[in-house]
Amino acid sequence: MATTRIPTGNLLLNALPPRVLRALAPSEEDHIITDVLLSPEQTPESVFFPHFGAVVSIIRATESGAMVEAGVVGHEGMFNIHTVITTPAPTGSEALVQIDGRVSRVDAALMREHFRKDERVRDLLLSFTSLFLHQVTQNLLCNRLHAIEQRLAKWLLIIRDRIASDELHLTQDFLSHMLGVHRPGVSIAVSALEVDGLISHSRNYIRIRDHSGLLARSCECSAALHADLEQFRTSIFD
Amino acid sequence: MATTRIPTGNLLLNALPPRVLRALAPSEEDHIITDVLLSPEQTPESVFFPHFGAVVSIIRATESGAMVEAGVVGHEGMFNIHTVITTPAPTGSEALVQIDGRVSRVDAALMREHFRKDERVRDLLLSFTSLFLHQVTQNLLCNRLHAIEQRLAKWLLIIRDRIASDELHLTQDFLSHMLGVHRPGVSIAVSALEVDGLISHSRNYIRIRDHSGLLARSCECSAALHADLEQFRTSIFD
DNA sequence: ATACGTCCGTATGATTGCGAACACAATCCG
DNA sequence: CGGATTGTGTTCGCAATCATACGGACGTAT
Repeated sequence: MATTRIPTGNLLLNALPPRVLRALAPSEEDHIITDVLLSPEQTPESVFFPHFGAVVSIIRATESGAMVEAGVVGHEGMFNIHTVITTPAPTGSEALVQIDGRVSRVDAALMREHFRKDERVRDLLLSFTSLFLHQVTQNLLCNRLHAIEQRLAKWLLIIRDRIASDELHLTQDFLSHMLGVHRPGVSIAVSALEVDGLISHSRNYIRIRDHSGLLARSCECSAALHADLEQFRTSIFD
Repeated sequence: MATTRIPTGNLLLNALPPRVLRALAPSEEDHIITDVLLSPEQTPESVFFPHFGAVVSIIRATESGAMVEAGVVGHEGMFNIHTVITTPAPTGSEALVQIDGRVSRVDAALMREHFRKDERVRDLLLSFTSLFLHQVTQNLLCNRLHAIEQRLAKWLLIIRDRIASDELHLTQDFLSHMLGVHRPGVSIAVSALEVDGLISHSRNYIRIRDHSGLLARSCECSAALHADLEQFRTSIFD
């Protein structure tokens, strides 16, 4: 495991020039988040940087309320990027839901300012943008072509990559929304993984027992996403 | 129709400062493309700007050869963006396939150079990046939640938006790959749309007969994607 | 302790889409 | 003109998933 890196804070913030970090400080606050951070149709005036252990799901919803997760962001990244890389933001019709714990909030306008002026800041955030876009297209393929069980395994591993823990506290109903499938389908997939000893679970709880077994059981997307993330993590320390 | 805009060339190139356009000229060439432009695993050293009438599909493939379209790019955009917004490009594991006709090729390193130095160039390309990311997440949702028939209708309208023609020359086999479904499914969907007079078709050919009927038959994604595109088109003429 | 809300396992039938196969039609080519 | 190739329509059986529903388990508040 090459992941013995600073296991706290946010990698992007950590990598910012100290000068910039100080300049952002007045608008930066830490929050403990527990639910929705941004609803669609609303122009965000903040950007968020999850800390280690916090994971945020970027989701899209239909008019009828169905939803799917487009990607996840942990301490390697940020969200509301689009309001930083473009003008004040036409609209961010993506909504975000939280999974775990703690984020830094920075004023979007201020962040945008530094993004425009500072090449180092720009390179960092754009590098993440590229990573995220890649992740989303991978998920698009996965959502279309792979089975529930494999996608569940993938999802668990993706989250594990970002929290370094094998314990997850979430409901299967929540999972069904993330995967964009029906709840009973999740129930069946969870049971299938459990009988093979890959995970164990109870109410509001899933525990990964056999990490590499899960990887083998999941689709190729798991390894691809993991590799991309690791490469990004190391590239940040150029 | 507010689409009485310069119906030729590429909108991004057109919007670049003349000075930059001249600087790019030495590396710019026009091509008539007819097939694959970039295979995965390969670091692209060119970026491409489709002209009006040309449409390129950005696709992802699994190890086993199955593929899905992540999004399309017409004369409103470009592809291989990731090699411009980030460093020389780790790898672009996306592959691209062509649908229609004519593109301008520009050296990636040169483009990157101007992207770094010129704020106007940067704003333009980043604006498109944001549009594209939004398109991909919309498609991700659509791929997961909507039926073949609706997605086919959507796809036809998306392409129509970019070529201003109601005639498409393509095989149903190709379509099945884009939609990520099996071919007989396309055959059935095509027939279903035809009996209602929305399209007509023959070998290698589909013709849109009732554009607004198709829109009604398709999922909400059609309208959303169309609106995003129109807004982008107008925003380029700030 | 009881009651209620939430969460989970499971069952059922309906439906959609897959996988494979085949025949026919159109096109190309010698 | 006849054969090969490619694209298309269709079929059949099967697997996965949906839609719905019910009952039980758990946790918490009263």
